[in-house]
Amino acid sequence: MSLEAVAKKAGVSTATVSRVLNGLTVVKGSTRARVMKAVAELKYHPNLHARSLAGGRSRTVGVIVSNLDNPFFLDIYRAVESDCHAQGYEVVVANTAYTAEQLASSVRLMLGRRVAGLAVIVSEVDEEVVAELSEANIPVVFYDVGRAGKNITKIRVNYRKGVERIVEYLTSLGHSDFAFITHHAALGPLNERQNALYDSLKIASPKATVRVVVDSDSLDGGRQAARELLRSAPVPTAIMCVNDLMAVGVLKELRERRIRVPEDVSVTGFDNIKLSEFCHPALTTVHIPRDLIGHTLFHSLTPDASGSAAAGREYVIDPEFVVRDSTGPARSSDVFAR
Amino acid sequence: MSLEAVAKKAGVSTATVSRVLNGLTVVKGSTRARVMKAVAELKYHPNLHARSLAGGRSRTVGVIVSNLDNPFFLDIYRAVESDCHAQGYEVVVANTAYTAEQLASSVRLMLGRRVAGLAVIVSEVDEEVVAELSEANIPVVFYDVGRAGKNITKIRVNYRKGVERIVEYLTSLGHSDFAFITHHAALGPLNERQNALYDSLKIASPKATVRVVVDSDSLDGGRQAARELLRSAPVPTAIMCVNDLMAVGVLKELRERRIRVPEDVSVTGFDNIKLSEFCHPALTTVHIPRDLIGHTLFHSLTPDASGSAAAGREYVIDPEFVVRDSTGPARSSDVFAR
DNA sequence: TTGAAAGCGCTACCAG
DNA sequence: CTGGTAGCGCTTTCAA
Repeated sequence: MSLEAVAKKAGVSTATVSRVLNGLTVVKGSTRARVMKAVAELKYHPNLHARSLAGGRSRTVGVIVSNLDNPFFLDIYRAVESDCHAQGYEVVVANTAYTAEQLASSVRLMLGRRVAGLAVIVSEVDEEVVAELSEANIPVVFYDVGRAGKNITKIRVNYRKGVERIVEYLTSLGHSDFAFITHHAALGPLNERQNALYDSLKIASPKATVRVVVDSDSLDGGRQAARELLRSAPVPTAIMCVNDLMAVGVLKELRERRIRVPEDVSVTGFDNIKLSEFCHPALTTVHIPRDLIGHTLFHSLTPDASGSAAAGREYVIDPEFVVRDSTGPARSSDVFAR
Repeated sequence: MSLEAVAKKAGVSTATVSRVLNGLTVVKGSTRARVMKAVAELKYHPNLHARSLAGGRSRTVGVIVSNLDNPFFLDIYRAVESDCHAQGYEVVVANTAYTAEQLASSVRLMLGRRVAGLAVIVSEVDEEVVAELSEANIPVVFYDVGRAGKNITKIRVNYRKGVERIVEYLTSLGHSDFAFITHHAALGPLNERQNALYDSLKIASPKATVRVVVDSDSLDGGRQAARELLRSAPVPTAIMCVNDLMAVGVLKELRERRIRVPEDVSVTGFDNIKLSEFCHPALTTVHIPRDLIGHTLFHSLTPDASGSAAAGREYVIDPEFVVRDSTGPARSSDVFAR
């Protein structure tokens, strides 16, 4: 099961087997055939570790995300994967569950694997990690955190714009009593949405109120948050969620309580994951183009035709407002008053 | 960035650095400290490839699944991952998208990575792959396919039992006009559920009819299948879906057509993914314990305390029927007759 | 077109 | 407790 075994069986040197395996065209046809035959008969699988050790490179791209359970991250991963496979790269993912410790250990693992490039799609980045990665000798791309640098590309979404659109829409429908359901409020990128909410509200509807509830990034988390929110009056007329996943959880709780959406309360999500179309009512949300993000990641991480990875840039991606069935005019009299 | 650099900086040999890095307790405290310091200052990351090459092993477990988009697979992956991390193993996943080619190439990749063990959770296994893996020198576990062998563990779910419970329940509610919505009908494991359906129906309600519709394993697929089903009369009184994901898609299409569930038609899923509780109406389904499966996978793949991997067994896992809100008595008169 | 041989960075064994 | 060193399996010059 080693190169040498194949070489012996084919009656050639290991160098030649290596050439055949790597598609170097210099090998004579007949030799190549003999080698291939030996490889097949031995069911030989090159040891990838030896390969990347000897070669010094790795055709593997690393992707670190905060929460694979959230389809948002999974979609990005899949987009990257699809590009990678098309170009003969492998992908390896790691999940941080929003913890800085896991992030640190994942980064070390990826660096240890000598990945060709590393995408960091998390909300919990701290300065140390950023610094460490800046000195790493590979292209790195941060999503939503860190800053562009020599080997660092930064991709960010203009959340502010998305939030503004939601706020405009909701206030135009007469809403002024809001709730914001989120997770990990302390983390920077998430905080940005919340601040954007305050800011746009200040302009669109200065006297509006907003209660914030925090829970985990999951269906259950959304539901729990809604439960918490509903524990005390007054029930807001609009519930904005930091993402679709939590919004679907919110929808569930409201339905159980026979609170109608959007008649009694409007609900919005963020991301536009597939599920947002399939839940009931379909979610008004903001589309974040995961495909585009994935492709951009891939291009920033791998050398293009001209031979150089296009790292060091900053990309800003504009989200798109999507109106569906979970939003409507604010209820006029407070039927939930106690 | 190599062991040697650290050794030099710390004024010791590479062997000692290696010892420190691997936690061998034989190293003197002061020496250890010096080494650690050098490691930190150099921001040294051991090259994992060199490590597994030299060590001959890899503390990495491979997991191959058919469709990560289906939370069912993701749940299993997460269970394995959690066990692995707890025991200091890494996990690397691969997705086959239900294609035999991708499966073959994923298997090769995993073998090339010299994984310590390989879990194959797919529906599209063919004999070649099974044979190849039987000769591999690592513990392998198949879910739902293949058969137990010297290094092969097999885990299967007693689908038949699950299907029987659904059929019993539905026929007891007066249903006799069924539809079965599935994906990849040609693949063995999926076929098993379908056959189980026919068999149990033959006993429970011999004159029952069942129309089969096939589409992709996704929310969209479920919806398309429902659309196809509804294209021609009569509308069945019960729609059984091969899994929850497709069932949620079906629910969406029915709702759009104002067909009430369960008043007009009953719908069942399979798997009991989280989403089945959060959709509306909550799905009657069959619980498949992904956690248990994940743990079993892990134990079959890794040497236990006694030092040997418990491969070669066959585990049969019993599913559990879960009644929720998507099923009810068959409608008496056919309100959908045309 | 092919072979020989020098590493890639690390582990593990044998001395000391 | 520590150092020296022989590989692990492969890629990649350099010669032939």
